[in-house]
Amino acid sequence: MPELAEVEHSRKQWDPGKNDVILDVDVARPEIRVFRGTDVPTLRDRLSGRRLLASEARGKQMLFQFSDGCWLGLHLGMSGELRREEQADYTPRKHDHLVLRQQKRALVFEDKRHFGRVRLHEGAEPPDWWQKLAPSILSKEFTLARLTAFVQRRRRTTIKAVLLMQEHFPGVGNWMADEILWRARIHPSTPAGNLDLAQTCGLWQQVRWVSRTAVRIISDDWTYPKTWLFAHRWEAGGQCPRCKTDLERAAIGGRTTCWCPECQRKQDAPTERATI
DNA sequence: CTATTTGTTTATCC
DNA sequence: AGGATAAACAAATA
Repeated sequence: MPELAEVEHSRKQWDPGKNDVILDVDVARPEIRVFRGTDVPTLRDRLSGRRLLASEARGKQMLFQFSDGCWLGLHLGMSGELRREEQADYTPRKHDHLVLRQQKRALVFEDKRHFGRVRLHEGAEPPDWWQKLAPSILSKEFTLARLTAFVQRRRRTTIKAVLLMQEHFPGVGNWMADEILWRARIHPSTPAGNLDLAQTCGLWQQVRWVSRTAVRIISDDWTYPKTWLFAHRWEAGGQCPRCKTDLERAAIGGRTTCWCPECQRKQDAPTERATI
């Protein structure tokens, strides 16, 4: 279930391993997709003997820093998660693809569907791909002006698909996009260029609100409140938590999308742009 | 057996 | 050239 808040939650699971040495690295199936582009023998060799120093999540990406200029990049894909097992002799399960063993625990990367990614970087600085990631939605750089410009550039694309673009909305995934649009009362199939100023401003506020609140909620609760669309989007006969209208579902932007037909009315295109 | 899945990359078309 | 869209990837679940 890894979107912004779930990724941050996964990252924290390895925190108790900070400052401890990696004694051994288990990879049961080096050939699987999660290791694409990474040489597994090298990965095992470099991580072994290193201490875990720090970690950070940016959107759906995570970066773990180890001693002596060694970095581990992780992406959870559709079904990945990080866990901590408190026995040093933990026996890995079927989809535990990477297990970092420390004296008192094992740090585990699990991914049932193999869409995640593991990568190694060596150097004094973080890897290039990390430095190029878009600014966080919760940072000062995530301004209404930048959002407006991005939305205008993607004006022919449905707003649902635009919200899934990691180059501007890092961490937003399928359920977050639906939650944001439901709160901003925008129909998911609206072409991005059709949003008026008030809607764009509302979108900007809700993107930030959902991101901030999801991270806070998941750090202690793990469940989202019944007042969220999230709690109803997969229920059979699910209803809008605001107005109790039956929710609708359809593929929009290539993904199953859930919305309230009452709160999120389909709107006509703006009457006209400038004459030719 | 078929359809579905909380993500990204690649190919293809426009 | 750049943007939009569909397919591909893999495995579990219903």
